[in-house]
Amino acid sequence: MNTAEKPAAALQALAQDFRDALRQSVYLVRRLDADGDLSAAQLSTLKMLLGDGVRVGEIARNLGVRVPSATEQIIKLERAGLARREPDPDDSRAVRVTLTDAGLAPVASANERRTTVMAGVLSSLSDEDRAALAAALPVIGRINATLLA
Amino acid sequence: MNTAEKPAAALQALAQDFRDALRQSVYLVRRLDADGDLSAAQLSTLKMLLGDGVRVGEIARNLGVRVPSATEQIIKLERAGLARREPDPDDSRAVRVTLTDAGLAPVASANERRTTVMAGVLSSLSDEDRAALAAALPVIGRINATLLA
DNA sequence: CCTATGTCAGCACGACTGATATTC
DNA sequence: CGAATATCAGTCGTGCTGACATAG
Repeated sequence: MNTAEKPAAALQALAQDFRDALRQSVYLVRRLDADGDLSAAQLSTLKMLLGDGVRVGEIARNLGVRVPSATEQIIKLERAGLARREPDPDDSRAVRVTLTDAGLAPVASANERRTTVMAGVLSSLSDEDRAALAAALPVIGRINATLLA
Repeated sequence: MNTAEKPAAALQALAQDFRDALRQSVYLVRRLDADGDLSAAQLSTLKMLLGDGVRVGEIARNLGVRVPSATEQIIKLERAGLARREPDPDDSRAVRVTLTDAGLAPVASANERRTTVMAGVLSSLSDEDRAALAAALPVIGRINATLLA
């Protein structure tokens, strides 16, 4: 039962199960994001701006989308008054995107509300289940990082 | 550190982390599904038809979407010759959707190819990581079931 | 001159709501 | 007649590619 002996079968089975779980989770995430005033893509983008200012290309990379898609979201956020675009002082080709004061509260409340809903779901699990989930999250994070490289 | 003492804080933290992992995974799934000839929604639908015949409403429920959205996918699959719609003999309001012979091979190959890609990603993990992931998948399945109820 | 960064234009996909048969 | 099932029509959100302007 060491690594070299069962590459194909067990690995494929795990991959299949993981794919299935993720597929279902996509719809779960959709539900979770459906009720808010901020869309999933917008909230993700805004959360990225909490620091000092982020370039469009970096936003795109972090979101896993192309630059034009990021630009589109940013423009929407700007029109909504939640984000601001400024020229980068060091590189005039670049644009630095920052969160406006008006954007702070919405991002916090939208984030909190969704997390609370999710916490409600998790509260119905057993301690064991929650422990298993917590143990797997870093692994999933590593998988995601691999694919985004 | 027992359950009763830390309902809010730890639970919210776990929920937040889980949300983040899922958000990233959405983009991961997008990449995984981007290269194939069958879209993610279409493959999911087709895999559901492997049995005897499924009603449109049931497909919609399993996919976590509304009935019109399911109808749309089914019509596309029908036009592609991969699925077939027949009246339900027991209930003339209903439509039973089945996989055609021509649909068998594409669904198998598309599924296999994506699973193989995922297996490739998982192969770079440690045995421990894979074990943690495997242990969490049933939990995630339970969470998904909860939300779809 | 070539590359990097960002935006614009046009397109595709997939979900949704609301309205409409048809059948139970 | 009211409820259930499915479809149709129209809209919206979000991603993509290709073309472009501007700066390094």
